Formats: sequence, C-alpha cells, structure tokens
Amino acid sequence: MPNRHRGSEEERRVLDTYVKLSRALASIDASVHRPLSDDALTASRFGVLEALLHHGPLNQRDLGRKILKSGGNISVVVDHLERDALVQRRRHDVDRRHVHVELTEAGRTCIERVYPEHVARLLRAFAPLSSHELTTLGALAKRLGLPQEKSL
Amino acid sequence: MPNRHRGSEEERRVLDTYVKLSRALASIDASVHRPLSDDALTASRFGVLEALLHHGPLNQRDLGRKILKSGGNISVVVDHLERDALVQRRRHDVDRRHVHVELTEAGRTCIERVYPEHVARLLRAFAPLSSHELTTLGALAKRLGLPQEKSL
DNA sequence: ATCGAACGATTCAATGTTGAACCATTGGAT
DNA sequence: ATCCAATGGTTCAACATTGAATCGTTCGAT
Repeated sequence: MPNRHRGSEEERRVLDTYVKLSRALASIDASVHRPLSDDALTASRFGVLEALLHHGPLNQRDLGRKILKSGGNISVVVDHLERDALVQRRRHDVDRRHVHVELTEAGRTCIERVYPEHVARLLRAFAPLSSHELTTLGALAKRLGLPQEKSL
Repeated sequence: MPNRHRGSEEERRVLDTYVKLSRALASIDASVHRPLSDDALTASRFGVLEALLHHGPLNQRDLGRKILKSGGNISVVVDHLERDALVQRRRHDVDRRHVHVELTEAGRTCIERVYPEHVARLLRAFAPLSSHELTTLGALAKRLGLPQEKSL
C-alpha cells in the first residue's frame, strides 16, 4: 500500500491545476506544431523565423530570449536554418561578438506563407473559450510567468 | 516595413493568451525541474518514477499515456532508468507483448525522497494565485486540454 | 596601454523526442 | 487450423535541448 500522504486541500488543488495546465498546453502545442512538418519546419525553427519576421534581424542572444531557449540551442537551430537557406548570418560590424541573423528571401516567403495557417490553428485551439475567459486565463497565466523571486 | 496584418481583436487576444500561457508553464517547469539534476534525474525520468510510485507497475504503453510521450521515447527513458538500477523490466506472463516496469528498492527510495521536494516547489510556483484563482485556472485549462475534435 | 571580467557565440557530450520501420505476440475471422 | 489485423516494444535517423568548456571580442578599472 503506497503512501497516502494526506496532502492538504491546497496541495491537491495545486497538483491538479498543474497537470491540467500541462495537458492543455501539450494538447495545444501538438495540434499547432504537428502540421509544421509538412513544410519541413519544427517548433523551434518556426519560432526563430517568426521572431525574425516580426522584429527584423536579431542577434542569437535575443533570439534565445524570444523563444526561451539556451544559447547553444540557438546556434544549432540557426545552423539548420542556414543550411536550408532560410536565414543568413552576418557578423555585426561595430560589436563583432554579435551575429545578426536575418531572413533570406526564401525564408521570408516560407514564414509568410505558414504564419497565417499557424494563427488559424491557434484560433481553433482556443475556440472553446469565450473572449472573457481568454482574458481571465491570460491574466492568471501572466501572474504565474513573472520571475517571482530571484533565487532567494 | 513588415506586415501589419491588422488582426481582429479576438486574434490578438488568442496570440497574447498563448504566449502568456507558454511562458508561465515554461517558467514553472524550469523552477520545478531544474533542481532534479541534483539527483541525476530529468523531467522524464522523474515522471516515470512518480507514475510507478503512485500506480504500481505499469507497462510502457500506459507509461507513455501518463507522461504524454511517444512509445519510442519511453523505451529509451526506461533503458536509462534500468541502467541506473532504478527500475526493472519484467515480461508479462499471460500476454508476452507487454513489459511491466516496476521500481527497484533504490528507485523507490529515490522517488520517495525527491517527491516531497517536488511538491514543495510546485506549491511555491503557484503561490501567487489564491485558492479561488487556482480553481478557475484549472477549470479553464481543462476545457482547453480536451480532445476537441477528432481530426474532422 | 594593459589586464581581467563580462559577453556572445561555438562546440561537445549526454539525454530527450518523434515518427517510421521492424519484430514478436495475440486475437479474431474464416 | 490458418491467416491477418492489431498491438506492444525496439531500433534508428534526425533533430532538439541543456550545461559546461572554450574562444574571440569588448569594456572598464587601473
């Protein structure tokens, strides 16, 4: 007979909310990202292309901040995008530590074609919620996403 | 000058909610999963051990359902857990296609020690929300996680 | 001007992740 | 009894992901 633990009301509420939240986002991400493979894209590649489309050229550190990934990861993903000729690296002239990443024509064409479909899928994924519920959900999520406490 | 798109109110609301949701869960997962590395665990390994602790021995297909991962992935993760002597595979006698995975003594000791800390971190991560807000968030997330429409 | 800390990027090892191909086992249809 | 679908696992290639080690660049303190 495993541990029964007798967690508090609050504890059970938190665990329950956490699994619902995880499953919800997993479900949404699956339905939104799976179709990307038709265009030889992955979630990360799409994220980089979208950031470049909406912000213009960025260095890799800023790209990492945008799509919440580590520096080493960005290097690899940009490697692959560059191999497929969707982006181009360009060393910054003034501060030569930075590497500006920018869309090629092919990259721009690709992301401009795919992005509207992506938005449509997101709209479908969130369709079960009313506008008011969406706003509520966003507000609650925002309070969870904040950097709470800096390590103590 | 990039596209201005002039998306509808609703479209902007959905995109905004989606990024807030993504960032919130990324932030929570980071703070909850990072400390696992102190015990040579990863999120997936922890997920498997926790499922085995709370449900008893499971076959790999059911494990995949619990932690939302593909069959091939479960094979690899169980490989690693078995190599580290935290779980043990046992072919099922009646239906020999199934492989029962069960905790070893070391595995049980490990997860029983780590699990309470995990719960404590989750409680801390959700501390910004009141009990009522937690319930609201869970209810909204649940409606998003449902299998909506079966491919049409 | 020089040195050292900070910074941005790259590389590497280890692991995770998926989808597809493949294999063995089972159960149902005939 | 035989065959075939379905099922559960394994394996593989390709890619993602992280953290640590390394390198070149920049900037500030002296």
